[in-house]
Amino acid sequence: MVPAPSPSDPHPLIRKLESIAVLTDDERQALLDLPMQVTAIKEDQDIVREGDRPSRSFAILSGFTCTYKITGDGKRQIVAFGIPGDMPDIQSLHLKVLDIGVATLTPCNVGFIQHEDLWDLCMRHPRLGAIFWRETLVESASFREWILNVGRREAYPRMAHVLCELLVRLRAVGLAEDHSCDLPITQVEFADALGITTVHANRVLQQMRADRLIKTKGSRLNIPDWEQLKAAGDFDPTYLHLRPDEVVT
Amino acid sequence: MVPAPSPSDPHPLIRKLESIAVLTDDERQALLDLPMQVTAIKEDQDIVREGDRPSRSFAILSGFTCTYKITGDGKRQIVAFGIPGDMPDIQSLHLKVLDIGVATLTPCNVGFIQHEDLWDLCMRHPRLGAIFWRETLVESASFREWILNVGRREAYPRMAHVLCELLVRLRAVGLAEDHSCDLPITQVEFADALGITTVHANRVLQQMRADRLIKTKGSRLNIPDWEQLKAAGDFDPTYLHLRPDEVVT
DNA sequence: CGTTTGGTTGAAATGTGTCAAACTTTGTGG
DNA sequence: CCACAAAGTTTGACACATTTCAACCAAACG
Repeated sequence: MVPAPSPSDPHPLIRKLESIAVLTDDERQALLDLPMQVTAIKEDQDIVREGDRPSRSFAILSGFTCTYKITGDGKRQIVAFGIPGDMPDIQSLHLKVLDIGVATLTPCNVGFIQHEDLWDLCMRHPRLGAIFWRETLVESASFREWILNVGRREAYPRMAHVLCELLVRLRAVGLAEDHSCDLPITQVEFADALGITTVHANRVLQQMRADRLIKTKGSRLNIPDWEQLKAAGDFDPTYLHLRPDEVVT
Repeated sequence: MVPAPSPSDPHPLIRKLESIAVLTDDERQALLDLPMQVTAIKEDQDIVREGDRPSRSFAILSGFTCTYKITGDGKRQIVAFGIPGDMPDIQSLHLKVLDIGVATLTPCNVGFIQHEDLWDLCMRHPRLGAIFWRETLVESASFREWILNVGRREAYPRMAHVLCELLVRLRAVGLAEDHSCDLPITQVEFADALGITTVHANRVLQQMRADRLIKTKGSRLNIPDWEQLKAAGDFDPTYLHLRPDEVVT
C-alpha cells in the first residue's frame, strides 16, 4: 500500500526531489526501497575528503553540511551548503576521485547508498536517473551563480545573496517559514563561503542588522523585509530551477 | 567501414569525449551519425542568452567561447571558457530556462543538435548518456575550482591558475603543444573571468611576463617554465578528471 | 564556573578599483 | 600598400574595500 503523497513527506530525499521534479508513486516507492545505511555524524566532522574514492554516495537526512575545497596554502572555500535532501557527493557515481570535501556543520543523519544500488535504480527507473542527472545540473547552476556572487558582488550584497538562497532552498524542503529559519552557520563559515575574512563577515552582518535587513537570535534568522533583502543581494531564484509552485517570491 | 580511431580524430566532439572516457567504434559512429546543423558564427556574438528556452544544444567545432552571467548592475562574470569539443549549454537538455549566456570570443563553427536527437542517442546508447552526464559533472568540478580560484586566491595566482587550466584542456583536445598555444582571449575577458578589473588584469600579466612565467606574442601564449607556473597558480589538474594518459603534468 | 567557541572592536597595511588619458596593434577600405 | 579607425593594451595618481593583527567580550557547555 503506497502512502498518499503528502506535502510534508517525511523522507527528506523524496521531499527534495519533488521540489525540482514530479515523481510517480512507483518512483517514490523505488526510492523508499533503496538500501540506505543511516548513520549519525557529529558536528564538524568530514563525511568525505578530497581525494577519496567512495563506493557510495549519501543523502543528508537531517542537519547541515558544507562542501569545500582548500588551496595549497590552506585557505578554505565553501562552494555549497548542504541541507536535508541534498546529495553533496552524488557526482562520485561517475567521477572516481573526489575533488571536494564535505563536512558537517551540525550533527547530521546521513543515508549512505551504494553506487551499485544507485546504478540499479537508474537502470530500472530511467526517469529517476534523469532526475538525478537533473539534480546535478541544478547544483551546477548554483555553482555558476556562486562564482558570479564571489567574483562580481561586494561583500554586503554577496552575504545578502547567500542568505536569500538558503532561505529559498530551506522553504523548498519545508524547513523554513515564510521569513525565518534556523541557520546554524557560524561567521567563520559564512566568511569561507563568501571568500572574505571572518572579521569582514562580522562587519557586514552587523551592517545588515543595522539596516534592518535581518534579525538574528542565536542560530535563528529572521528576515523582516524579504523584498529589500532580495534587492540588496541582487537575488533571482531562477537559477535554482525549482518547480514554479515551490518558489515563494 | 569504420575509420580507425586516431589520436588526431578530426571531429572535435569525439576528440573531447575521448579525453574523458573510452568510446567503442559503435558509439563513435553513433556520434558521427548525429544530425548536426553546422553554423558559422562571428566573433563577439551571443550564441544563447540567459532566459532562452532552447530546443537544441550545441557543440563547439572550432573557435573559443565564454559562458557568462551578468549582475543586476551589469557586471559580467565569465564562469567558463569553451574550446572545441565542449558543449557549453548541454544542461538545457534538462533545465528548460538557461541561466547563462554563451558568447563567441572568436569566429566559431558550432554544431547544433536537437534535444530530441540527443535524447534518442542517450536512449539507444545508455553508455553515451552516462558519458554526457559525466561530462556535465566534470564541468561542475571546474566550476567548483573556479569558485576556489576567485574566492581564495589573489589576482596573480588566480591568473596563473586559469592559464594552466586552459593549456591543459587545450592539450587534451590536441590544440596545444607542450608549452604553448593560441589563446585568443583579451585582457577584458581575462578580467571578467577572474573577477578583477581590466587594469588589474593588465598589471598582473605584466608582472607574470617580468617574472618570466609567460611570454606572449599576439594571441600566442608561451610558457617557458610549466612547473613554475603550476606552482604560482597552485594548480593540480585532478579536478579536470581527464583520462590519466591525457594529463601531461 | 571555568573553558571553549563564536562574536566584536580598532588601527594600520594592502590589494584592487577608479578614472582618464595615451599608446600600440590589428584590420579594413580606399 | 598606405591611412585610418577600431580594438586592445598600458600608464599614473588616487580612492576605497577588505585584510591583518591582536585584543577583548559574550554566549554556550560540560
